[in-house]
Amino acid sequence: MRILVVEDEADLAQAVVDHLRAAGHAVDHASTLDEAQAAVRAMPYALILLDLRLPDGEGLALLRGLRDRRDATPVLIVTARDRITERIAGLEAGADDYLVKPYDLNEMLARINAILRRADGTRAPERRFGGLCISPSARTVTRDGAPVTLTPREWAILDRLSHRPGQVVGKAELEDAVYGFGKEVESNAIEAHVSRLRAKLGRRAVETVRGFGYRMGQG
Amino acid sequence: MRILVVEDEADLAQAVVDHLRAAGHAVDHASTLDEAQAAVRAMPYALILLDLRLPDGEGLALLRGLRDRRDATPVLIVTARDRITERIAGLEAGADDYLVKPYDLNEMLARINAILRRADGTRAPERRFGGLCISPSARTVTRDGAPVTLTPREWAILDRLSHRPGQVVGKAELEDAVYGFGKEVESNAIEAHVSRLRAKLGRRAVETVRGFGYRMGQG
DNA sequence: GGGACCGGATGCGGATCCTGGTGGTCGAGG
DNA sequence: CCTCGACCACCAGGATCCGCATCCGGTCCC
Repeated sequence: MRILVVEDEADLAQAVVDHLRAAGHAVDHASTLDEAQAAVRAMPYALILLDLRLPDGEGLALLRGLRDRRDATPVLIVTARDRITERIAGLEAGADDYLVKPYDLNEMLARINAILRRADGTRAPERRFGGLCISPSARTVTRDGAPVTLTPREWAILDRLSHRPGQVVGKAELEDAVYGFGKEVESNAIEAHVSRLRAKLGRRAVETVRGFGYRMGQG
Repeated sequence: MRILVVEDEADLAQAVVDHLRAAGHAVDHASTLDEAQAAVRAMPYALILLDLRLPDGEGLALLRGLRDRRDATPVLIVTARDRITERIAGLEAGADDYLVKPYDLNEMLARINAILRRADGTRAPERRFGGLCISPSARTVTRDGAPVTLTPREWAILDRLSHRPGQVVGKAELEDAVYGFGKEVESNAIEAHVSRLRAKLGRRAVETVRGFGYRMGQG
């Protein structure tokens, strides 16, 4: 598993990298935000360990950039002990977990392994629904062979719906998928996106379950 | 959703309980390991918030007991910041997530909601009654293999009835299940919905117990 | 500055729900 | 066995709620 460690303190970074390598991972190291941005563009990582305080900017920018591109690479953020709001912001921006400095290397490894296991289980090669073909890894959708371009939000919703074929997905759960945890949105944003999705994928691609949510595929 | 909060610090426990109740959950509180053990034996919980340091023992014992009994109730453990090995042990013992003291109540709520939604989809034993098959996770019902579509109220009633096969469920209890608690409806709304249910599921799906309520399955 | 995207607002159409009424069923007591 | 009262099933109409499509202003990135 290839892991990117974004950390500016040299000593800590070295220790982390060594520890991860000892555990059998392929590890790259970036000590600035710029380096990290370049690295994630150059190569897909199985996981990113991200310190939020960097000499040339906020680590959150990297995370947001990923998620805006619907890149679901697992991210484990690292914050200082007293930065609670930063931590929450990180989780809301799509981080998978966080570590509080200073952290124990074994705990770090345990958390990383847990996240990798989780991600591995959910990694499905390709999902088909009638004429639709959804490939999560490539983040592409084709309809009867023709490619369909989706916006980030649209993709997030489709991804969540297609993840459990035949099962009804509540609107609250979809909001979690599109926005961060805990965000309360009082609007019909989800409905609007579903409407747009249907316009692109065909009216019958997504089934409405009145009073509950939505569903893909015959249950 | 019924939640058990296991926490011995009175002030913190009160704050947590209040916050969860404000979010619409039914909350029980245990301040010792003994109380907690008794509670989980007495009643099924949707989630347990478990402080690992308790006056009369380790919270981990409770978690291990659950998992030994193949009880998959989601558990969110709470540890002190410096108790790293304890945290790891908790995750390995089958905890679903952890919080580090002191934690932000909104973060707690966000994580709890995420876990509950995740568990709701996966922990889904389907229930069978003759030709009927009810699967709560997919929110679907099939009758002799054919899918049946239910409205929200109908589903709420069927869900409640099928929870306790063979037992009579009072009409007042059904009203609580369909509407919020305390809402009094002076009508035969429940009877009307049961009537519709019977039309969809077969006349004998729901049995009337005159003067008390309704029952599913063999009494 | 332009375009894409997002999310809030609005009005419509339809599914769903409550309610009242009517007729049927049950059970106890005479 | 019959009567009576209580309870229940089912139907139909109007009121309500929900989801859909669409428009529009704001924002971010190019």
